[in-house]
Amino acid sequence: MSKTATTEGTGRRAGFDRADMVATAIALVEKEGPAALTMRRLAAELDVATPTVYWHVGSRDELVTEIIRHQSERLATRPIVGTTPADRVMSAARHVWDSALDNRAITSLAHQTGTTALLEHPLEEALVYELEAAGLTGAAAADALRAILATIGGFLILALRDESAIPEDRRGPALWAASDAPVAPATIHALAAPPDLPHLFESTVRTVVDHHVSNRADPAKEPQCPTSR
Amino acid sequence: MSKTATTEGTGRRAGFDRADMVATAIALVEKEGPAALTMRRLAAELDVATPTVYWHVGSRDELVTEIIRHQSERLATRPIVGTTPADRVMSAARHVWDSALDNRAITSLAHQTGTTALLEHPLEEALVYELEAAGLTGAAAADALRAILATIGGFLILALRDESAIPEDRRGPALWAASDAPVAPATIHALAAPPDLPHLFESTVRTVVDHHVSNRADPAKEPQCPTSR
DNA sequence: CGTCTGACTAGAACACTGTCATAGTGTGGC
DNA sequence: GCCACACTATGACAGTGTTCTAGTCAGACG
Repeated sequence: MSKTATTEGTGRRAGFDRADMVATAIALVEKEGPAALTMRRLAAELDVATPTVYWHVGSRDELVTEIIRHQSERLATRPIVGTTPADRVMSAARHVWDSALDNRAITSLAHQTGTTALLEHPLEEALVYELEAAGLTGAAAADALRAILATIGGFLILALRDESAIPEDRRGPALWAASDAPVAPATIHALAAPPDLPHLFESTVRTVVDHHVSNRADPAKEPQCPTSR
Repeated sequence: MSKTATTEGTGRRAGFDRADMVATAIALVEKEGPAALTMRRLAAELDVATPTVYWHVGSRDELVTEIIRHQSERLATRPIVGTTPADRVMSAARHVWDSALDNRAITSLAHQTGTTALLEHPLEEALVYELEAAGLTGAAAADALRAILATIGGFLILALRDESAIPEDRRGPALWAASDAPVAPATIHALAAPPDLPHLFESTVRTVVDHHVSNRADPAKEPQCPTSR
């Protein structure tokens, strides 16, 4: 650690700056999980006393916000593929899912602190861009975006949950194995096994996407699945 | 407060049991939110010292589990309405949503401690029962249940989030208002307004339900929304 | 009646957490 | 040489979950 002081301009003392705090915090979270992000722990990682971190960064909340903001810029660009509008929307949706799984720790941190919207905003911009390219604007685009994001979020809380932190008898499969509900044995058996989340994500989000954007490439289209109202 | 001890007047032996701890804890959480559930706070509520709570209840984790288990039994029975299988599945899904909104505090507590599956299990049983009545068994029923639950969960994290705890500039609407993405003004405007979650929940979950269970009440009805694959 | 056992309770403490007030240090500019 | 400012350390406060120790009580047994 201990980057040598730059002493450029007003860089007086053997100097860390705000960016160093954020970078070290990100590394710490990625290496040991969100729970390891403690002000004292971060200070120790930088070989510095606790108030130094506060001097640079203000508070834990500000630090987390900065981490998320910084990470948000990192995951900006992933190429969107597909020829039909629905395929391209689906591709953008998959980016949200993939980048959350690629950065589990930081995504969990954002979730705990209620900054998910901040973290995923660039990916959401790409998503809403594709939605507009698919012909949706205004409230229709907003509704589609939110429905898709909510669905992704639902799968993410399942995928990001640390199952090992939950006692075995409190987990879903065990509950179904012990359940005496009037349910077919084959169903119980299927419920007692861990789910295939990626596959389920794909088909469910696809369904929601298709519900909002008609998936034909040329404009000679009629509504094939009327919305309920 | 302070249920009079079995032997009154002495003041040494308070005469509480495990059930009293759980009941008081539930009342506390419902009145002041999950964050108020502190071992010391609960002890104070019972007019007792902290270790007494531990003697009865083991640990905070055990206490929470007991709370969830107790609450789980409470919300067991809500009548399922509807004539078509899809309507009945939808009704069961709405019960999960409604009961979570009716008990925001405890649902949040369950979410934070990873015991959501435990809390909602009876409602999930009703849901899977209706799925089987709609003709799904085994892996098909399990997939449908999980897809529906994930979707509900996604909307719940939006509906249960305490927006007031998040600084205004970190919230979704503000981000869109300040965004310079290549997006139509009408869309930006729609995104800057708070969403109508109940309506969005209804239409999205309905879509997922329809994707899994064919919604024909009698066989003389053609599929009106073919699934994409 | 006395004594003993087991159910229960209180006080104080440990190791943490985020946060801050105080009291310094070193370094560049004058 | 000296000053002001940027930065850092020490130590503390209030809060958390948890546990050790030392009891006090109610009732069973002799």
